[in-house]
Amino acid sequence: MTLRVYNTLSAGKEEFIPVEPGKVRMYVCGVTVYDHCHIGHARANVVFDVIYRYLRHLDLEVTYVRNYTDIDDKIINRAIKEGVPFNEISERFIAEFDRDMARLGLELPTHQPKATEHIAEIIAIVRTLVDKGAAYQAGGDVYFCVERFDGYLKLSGRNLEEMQAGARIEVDERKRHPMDFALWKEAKPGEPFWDSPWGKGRPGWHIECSAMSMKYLGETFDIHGGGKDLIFPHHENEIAQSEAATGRRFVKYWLHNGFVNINAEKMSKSLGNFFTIKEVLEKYDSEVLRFFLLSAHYRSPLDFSDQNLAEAEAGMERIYKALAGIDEALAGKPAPVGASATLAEAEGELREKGASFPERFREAMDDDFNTALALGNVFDLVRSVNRFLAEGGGNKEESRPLLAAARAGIRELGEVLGVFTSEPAAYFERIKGRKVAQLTIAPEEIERLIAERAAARSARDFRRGDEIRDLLLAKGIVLLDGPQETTWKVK
RNA sequence: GGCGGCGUAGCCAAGUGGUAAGGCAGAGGUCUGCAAAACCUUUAUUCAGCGGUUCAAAUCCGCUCGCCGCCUCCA
Repeated sequence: MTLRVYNTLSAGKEEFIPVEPGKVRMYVCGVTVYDHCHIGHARANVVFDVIYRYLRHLDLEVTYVRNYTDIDDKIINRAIKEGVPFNEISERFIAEFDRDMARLGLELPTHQPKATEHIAEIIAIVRTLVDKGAAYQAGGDVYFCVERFDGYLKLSGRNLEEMQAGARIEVDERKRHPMDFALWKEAKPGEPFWDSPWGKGRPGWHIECSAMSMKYLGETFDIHGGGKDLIFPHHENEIAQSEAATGRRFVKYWLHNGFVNINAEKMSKSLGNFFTIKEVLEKYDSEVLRFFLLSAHYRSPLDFSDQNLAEAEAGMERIYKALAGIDEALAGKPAPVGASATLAEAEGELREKGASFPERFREAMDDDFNTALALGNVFDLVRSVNRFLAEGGGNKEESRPLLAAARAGIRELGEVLGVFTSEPAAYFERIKGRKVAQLTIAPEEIERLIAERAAARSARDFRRGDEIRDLLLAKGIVLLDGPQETTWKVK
């Protein structure tokens, strides 16, 4: 099976064939650094991080570029509001972005260029477009002439007439065509600026991505990604200006991720219905958030809610418990035996599931990065593992390769998706620690009560024992009676 | 108004022609002094509705209803 990807340009899945065999060049639109990132940004970045990892997993040599838009109206507006230079705003939020992405466990892209560090390249492209007659100067601005580019709107599947009919903004009368867009914007008094052949100004929004992507990846590259909301106008305009400048195909595969919704509505700054990554990570583990974001196909909408995150956490717990069980069995820890079905049957099932798992993982990922299916397969394998362990299979020396194979399969998947990468014990500690912080009872008090209960139980005073358990349960503590000792967890 | 997408069990979700993965929640059982966890069984004759094509449709076509997105900055 070969990798197939959904290409927005053709509106269908296509076999992925890199421009240069064995190598992949991909560019993903980063963020405009004027505020904290929300879960929608988290999704886009996690999704492309997984795509990046999977392509490398396929032994492709990947060059991954993700930019920072560090000059634009919103940054300038915030700078004016705070009375600071614009770059103080952009630098602050670049640092915030980097921190968020690191916490989400993202790999670093090969290059992370900033628009302001590529002004010369931007000016060069704009000059080329003007020279070719695809752009024109109007005062201190330079506009791209959409009528001079035949393929305009080929990505979003619209046409110019319809767009004008639905236009909701006032048209600048200096534009030759209402849809013409700015490549270069004249600086207003007090705004940051760079010198250019057209006077002091700054780049328009779209041109920076053309300049940076082509600088690091060449005039034609494989993958260009971003959120669905970038299809029009951003990516459409990138295609127009890039292809008009080079005369070549700009991008082979356009990939777009779906939105994160709140109550079925798009999470966005303008609607104000967003949660920042920072806020969510205060309540949930970053691995849980990643798992949640990958639990639906990347092109589908994903509804963000407390219940959905809690379910993701419950699912993660199930998987980590199974991993812990495997590790204990492999370490030779004897497991209790107690079963209804036969061990041989469970062993056969585990052998089959474990053997087919890597292949099923590849098939899922090869089908347009179907992480939801891949994670479903993990649960399937986990059930076989649990069953096998529950039947006492972990006690058999000769059955260890089966468990090791399952462990290896999940580890392989985990490395690509960036989940299940912790030691199970470390994961449970993290989750517990986070919850303990919210308790109204001190851990020392819990331990004291557990000791009292142990004494009561050994005296067969179950009544007092149950009393203590109920008391702790009321405070959100669940007691787990093991063969040797009683441990606890937060409900 | 134009263009596009979605509607699968109580909830989340995979499945784009071959007879409904998986998770969460729920119910019953095994285990346990009682619990928890784990395991077993169980929960959609059916995929928004109505027609059509086909030996066969959740999957293709048409219509209807509902929801959402883009058309303005947006991941």
